[in-house]
Amino acid sequence: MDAALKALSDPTRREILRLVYDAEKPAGEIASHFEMSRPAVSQHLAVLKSADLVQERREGVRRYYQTKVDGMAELREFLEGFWDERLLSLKSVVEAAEDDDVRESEDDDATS
Amino acid sequence: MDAALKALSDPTRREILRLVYDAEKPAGEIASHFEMSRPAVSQHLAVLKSADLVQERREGVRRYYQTKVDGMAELREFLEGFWDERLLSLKSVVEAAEDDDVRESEDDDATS
DNA sequence: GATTTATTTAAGTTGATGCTTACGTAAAGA
DNA sequence: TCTTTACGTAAGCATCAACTTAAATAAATC
Repeated sequence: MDAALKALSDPTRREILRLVYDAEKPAGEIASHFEMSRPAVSQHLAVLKSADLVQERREGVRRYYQTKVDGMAELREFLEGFWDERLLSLKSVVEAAEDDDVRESEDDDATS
Repeated sequence: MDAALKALSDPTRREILRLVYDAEKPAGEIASHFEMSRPAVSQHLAVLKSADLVQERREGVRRYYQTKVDGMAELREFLEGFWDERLLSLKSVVEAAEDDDVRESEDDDATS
């Protein structure tokens, strides 16, 4: 999860994700969209892959990459949870008790 | 925006954001939640501030920090846009039952 | 004005990132 | 089998990031 967020924080990688969002593309075609060297793009792809944000399919000499829906969804979920955590922390006393990290929240009004 | 995503990609900073989500806290109190040195936390706060994710209020010798709603909203909107940018607007695999509505359009056709 | 308190800034270290060029590998074809 | 094509991996380098300890600042207190 941490890896996914870190992967996403690089503009080149976000651009790659956009490029292969709806259709897989071979590494060469992806690389051709950038100024940087092909190995550089290859390394970005490796980062995205290990963050589970893209999947790779090998066909002959080519490797096709595509944004991985599962990984993206998971990241998205995490963030959705993160935005709402403030509200949740008021609700779930059970989980708060489980957490030894004692945080004091004064009365808050829910600003969305 | 880039700065905000990068700021968010660090777990310590995410924890800080959680800590000051609904109530402002002085730097010292924030720092006391972590094992690392005060200056380290102070530096994290600086990163969050320059990413516009927290705001600082000085009162006497203390500096109170709080999650900045505007900055967070902006980041959130950016990401919401990012998920939907292409046609990938899948909900989650985790909560797949909730949303079954997957739209597919193949206007783009490189390989399928 | 000197001291204490809360906090940042400075300086330095270590490890991670993002690039480059050079080399390695594996499929496909001559 | 030799070469070409598509791509990754290795090595090296410069810069950045996350820490540390020591010094600086600035309000409050004496």
